[in-house]
Amino acid sequence: MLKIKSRMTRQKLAILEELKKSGSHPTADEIYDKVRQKLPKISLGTVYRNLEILSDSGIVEKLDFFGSKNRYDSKTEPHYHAICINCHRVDDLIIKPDFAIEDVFTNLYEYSIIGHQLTLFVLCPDCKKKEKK
Amino acid sequence: MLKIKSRMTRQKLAILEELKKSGSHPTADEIYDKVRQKLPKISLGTVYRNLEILSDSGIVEKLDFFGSKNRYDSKTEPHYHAICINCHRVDDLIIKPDFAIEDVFTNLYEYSIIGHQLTLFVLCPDCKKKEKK
DNA sequence: TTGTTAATGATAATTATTACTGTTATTTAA
DNA sequence: TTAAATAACAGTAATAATTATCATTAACAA
Repeated sequence: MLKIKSRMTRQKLAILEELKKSGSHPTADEIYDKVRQKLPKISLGTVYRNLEILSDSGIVEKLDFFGSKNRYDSKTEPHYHAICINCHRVDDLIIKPDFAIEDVFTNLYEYSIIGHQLTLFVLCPDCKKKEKK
Repeated sequence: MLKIKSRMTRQKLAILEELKKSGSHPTADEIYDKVRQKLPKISLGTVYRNLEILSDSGIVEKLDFFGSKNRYDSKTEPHYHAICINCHRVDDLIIKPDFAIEDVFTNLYEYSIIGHQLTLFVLCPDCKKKEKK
């Protein structure tokens, strides 16, 4: 079972399962829609609250940096993303992150470096097709 | 003068001047506060509208991807950013962007690649100091 | 100058998220 | 296993950032 200090509720479990199952990077309201099929009385606030708890405890990753809606990722190993500038779909990129880049900046700046993120802006295959009209 | 098809108003000019002068990456409301010293009757909606127009025409860059508030950048040459995870201050990074990375993905994926972005998550020197207490 | 109309200021509406509150359900420990 | 303690819940209100609306004003081409 999960080892987080918070209580394990049916809601939290359903949210996590849904996120794992999705394989992609859904928004809170997308997760809400899915989880509601199993728990029709769940509220959107509960979804937000639990996603926050799960991301605080490192079980999921909150993608704060993709446009206006936050997205959530059940894949916790570090990886890069591609975002479609048209439909805002987010995909994982399958190359290994290069942490050497952080060392370069360590020597150049007086920052404490926490991490880095590489994002590719793309037109996804679907939107590429639609564009051709 | 600027060659954009929209009319050049006092408001638009003041917003652009303020953004250029700032040298950093202010939010719409920060720009609003500054511009109001020159044009006290300007409305926040006008600031948002003009920043949108200016970024659509490529004169400024809208940084959509740094937390909940958008930021604006008068430096249009491509460059990377560092964001402080504590105070959300955004700095420019002085290394040259590596566009070869886009070619790597061109060969791996069926995306149309529009661009890429590298972001460093840091504690800025100021927040580093404050943390030590 | 003047007529056309894009842009403005003021304000309302919208969107995403967070906070509040009385009720419910998970957990600890008897 | 049950009961007391309280974390988490559902429902809803509040907030924050941004966008839309609309009657009035000001750019600017003729």
